[in-house]
Amino acid sequence: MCCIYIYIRRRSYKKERNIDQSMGKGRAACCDKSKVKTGAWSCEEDVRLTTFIQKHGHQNWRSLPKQAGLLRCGKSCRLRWINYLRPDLKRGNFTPQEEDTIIKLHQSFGNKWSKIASHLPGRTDNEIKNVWNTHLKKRRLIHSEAKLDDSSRAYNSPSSTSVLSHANTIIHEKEEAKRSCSSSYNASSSLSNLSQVEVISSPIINHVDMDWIFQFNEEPNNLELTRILQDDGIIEIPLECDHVDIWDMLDIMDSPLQPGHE
DNA sequence: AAGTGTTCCAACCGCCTTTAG
DNA sequence: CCTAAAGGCGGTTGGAACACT
Repeated sequence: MCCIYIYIRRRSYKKERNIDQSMGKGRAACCDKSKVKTGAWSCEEDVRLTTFIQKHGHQNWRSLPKQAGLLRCGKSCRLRWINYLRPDLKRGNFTPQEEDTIIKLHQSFGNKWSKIASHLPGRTDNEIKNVWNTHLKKRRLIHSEAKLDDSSRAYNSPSSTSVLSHANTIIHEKEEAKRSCSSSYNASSSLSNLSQVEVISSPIINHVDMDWIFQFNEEPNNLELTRILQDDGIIEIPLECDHVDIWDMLDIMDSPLQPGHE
């Protein structure tokens, strides 16, 4: 039997409960968005920021934009400096050695990008996060698949279908379904969060912070979904899309946990 | 050459942690 | 010790660049 475990992160409590942040509850915005510039930085802004920091340093990011004559939020200035303007930054593509280091560090730290970045001088957490999400994640998947193929051969498994190629098929099918309802699909729908659904190669649970766990079991001509209840509790699946999406699928295929499922 | 789809990354958002008063 | 402000971090996204038809 091939199993695909899908770990779904619950959205943050405040988002989930729609807690109002503007009425004195929660935090106020860091700055008045209507009075600051957003979007790409111009050369002139870069020069202003660099010159100011080289002269005066950056003791207080909040007051810095005003002092430097920039119409930017302090956070935005900090980010621009750290991720782009800092003189000690390395430019250019990641070397294979750097990529290997990232993969190794990710195994021990997980998505702690700043921790990983601290081991790679001249690289930023944002940069590492991007390179992970765009290249290394895929590469790791391919490696896992190759490993699984090897091990399935070694065990002389009756099923030659690898877990991951099956996972890829399902992901592909879901992408197709997503496209088919794309006319009404929007970026905030739950479907768009397919990227948040992480399919891992091993049934061993190594992501302790996952909230919900679903398991797809491959049966001949049938894809059965078993929901595993984590805390002996009832899970509410937020249905945010009226069309065929993963939540609908989960809802339709929902069944009590059946004993004996691997 | 034009239209469409995909990839990539800089920047933003919002939450959590740290720090100062 | 408490509170609010600031800093730091990780997830997400908009849009430019590139690839494909």
